[in-house]
Amino acid sequence: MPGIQAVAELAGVSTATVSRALSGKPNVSAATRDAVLAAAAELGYVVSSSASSLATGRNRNIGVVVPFLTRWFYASVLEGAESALLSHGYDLTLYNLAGGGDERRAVFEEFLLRKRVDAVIAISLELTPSELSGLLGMGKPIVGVGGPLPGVRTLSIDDVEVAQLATEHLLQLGHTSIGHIGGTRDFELDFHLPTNRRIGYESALEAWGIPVNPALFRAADFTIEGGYEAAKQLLGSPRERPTAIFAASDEMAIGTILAARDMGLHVPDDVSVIGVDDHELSNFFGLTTVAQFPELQGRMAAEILLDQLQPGTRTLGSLNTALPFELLVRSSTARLGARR
Amino acid sequence: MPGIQAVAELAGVSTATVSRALSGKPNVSAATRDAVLAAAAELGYVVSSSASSLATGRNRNIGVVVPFLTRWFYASVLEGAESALLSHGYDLTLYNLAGGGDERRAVFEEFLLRKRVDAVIAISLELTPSELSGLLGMGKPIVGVGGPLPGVRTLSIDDVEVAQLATEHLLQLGHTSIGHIGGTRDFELDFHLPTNRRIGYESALEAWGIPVNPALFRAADFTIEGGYEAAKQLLGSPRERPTAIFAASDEMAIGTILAARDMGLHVPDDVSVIGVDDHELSNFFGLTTVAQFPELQGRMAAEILLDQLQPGTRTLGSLNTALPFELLVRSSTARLGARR
DNA sequence: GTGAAAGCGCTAACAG
DNA sequence: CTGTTAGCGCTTTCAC
Repeated sequence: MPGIQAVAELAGVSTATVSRALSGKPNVSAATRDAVLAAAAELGYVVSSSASSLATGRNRNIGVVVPFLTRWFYASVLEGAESALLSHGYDLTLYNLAGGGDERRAVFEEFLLRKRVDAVIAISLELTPSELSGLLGMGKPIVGVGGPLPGVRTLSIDDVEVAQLATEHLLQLGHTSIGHIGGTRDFELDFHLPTNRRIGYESALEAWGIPVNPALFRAADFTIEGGYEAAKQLLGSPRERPTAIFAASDEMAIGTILAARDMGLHVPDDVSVIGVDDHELSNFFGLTTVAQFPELQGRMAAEILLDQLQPGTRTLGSLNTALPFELLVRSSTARLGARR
Repeated sequence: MPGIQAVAELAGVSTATVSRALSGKPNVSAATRDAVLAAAAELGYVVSSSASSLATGRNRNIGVVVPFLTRWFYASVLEGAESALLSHGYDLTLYNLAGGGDERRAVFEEFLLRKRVDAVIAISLELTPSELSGLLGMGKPIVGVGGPLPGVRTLSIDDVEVAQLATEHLLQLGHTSIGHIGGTRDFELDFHLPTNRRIGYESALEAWGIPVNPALFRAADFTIEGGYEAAKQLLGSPRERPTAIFAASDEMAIGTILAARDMGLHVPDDVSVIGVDDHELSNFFGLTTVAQFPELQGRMAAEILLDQLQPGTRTLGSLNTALPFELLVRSSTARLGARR
């Protein structure tokens, strides 16, 4: 474990020069720089990040807080953030809240405050006022992905718009009896996402002059299984079976497709299905969806933070950045009544 | 951002005493300890991890390297590790190798050597000799999950045994024409896992006096989609359609179930299917499987490391620890020819 | 049981 | 362009 001193001696310069050469500072002659680089390589020298952090006050490390790890969406955002950070020489320390209340408290009251991270990315988190003020109190940059955190820079898609788009796709195909599978009111991990998607769905219907029928809504938990159960209820109704279903997530939409099949219904001939996300399985199931790009979202969050950590930059931009989304038509939706 | 000094002044003691009191050292009187704790709480004091690391040489931070994030198995191991580390006051810094060669090199040649982590957990990684020697050269504890890293403490299930168990379950049900969907030879992320499972499958057949038929094997990539494609080939064969299929992962097994359905075959009446993992979707699909417990595996890896970081402990134990697994019979397997 | 003081390994003025 | 010199904030002997 050679230190900066060893490198300095080998290269025949002072430690200050080594430090400058290694961190790419401008005022070092090419010759000395090469000598230092060579010496460092020869000794296999690597800076001690704690010493460096202590001296500079910067950690080159960003904390990322996620509500789940085993859900495709969060894993993807994380993946995007990790790779962006890595390529800028930053580490990512991970905090997962899936464990429940106790872990959550620990993360917010101890871990994040330890001065180990330079900034934090909060993915799809609804924070309590005290959690939020704790974070803000650190005076460190924060960005949220997936929903407006009061007073925090956030990246999110316009859920109302997304839902409108999905619903309009169905309307345009001639459907008028459109079911919706959304989140439960208390599924609060993701902000008002469920509510917003429901609002979008309803407003699209209304815009087309179609009354909203509460019997056509079912709540589920955003999983395949949950979607399956909800879809069975919707599709099993003897009176008001919808000819199309808009599920608030692809996983629920896939559950819907599976439910339809199990009931002997053909997708899309008997029922059209559309989701949101573009989950990794969606292509396989031929699911029409409104794609969002979680990996990109993670990457963007990281880059915004990195930018904000550059001394010069103070351009906060708008507090809320809209994320891209896109209708992806596959084979789970079709014109009403069009038998193949 | 109060420092230890501020706390010391408020409590009317020296910084040394504050340090002792806060880190639970024995030689502090109850009275002073309380005073210090109160002062720290009042100021909202939190240690600077970099200063603390620099002084002690310990980081309370463990690096975890994974090949993927978006696969249920890896995410689950990670989740287990994270929660175990968190509960011991450790941070986890995440390195994902999904990005490809360049990221990989960076992780092994720069990031992990930065003296930022006290130990590393390598999940299902096949390391090159130079990567391995780099890691070992740090002199830090390492544990691998999922396959024997030469010279490294490893946790893994006995893949041969697992495959034998699965195959025997099918044999016992009267099947003699048993297909196998395994990994490709060059799918080397997971060691010899595919090979070992194939060996177990073949040896079980042989033990029952059934010749191994190479036409009954198909390679796939461990995804639902890959399993689907492979299963279609197997089940579409006009001459040798197997009556049962053992897939080397649950995701491939689920693909198999879906393929069977699409071909109008009933599971398990027409074909029995068994997988390995107990994936989160397996219960939903009624998949019989040999369960392994990734979360537990992550937790165990973390605890072994934590243990090894305790000054006293030098009990390395055996180099390779066997992980538990368990046959979980659901509704995708049935006696041959037993129509319901 | 508690304090004084010497670093941990690096970086950032400040001189030169 | 390069060296000298203070610290960064904490932990840990070593005295008392």
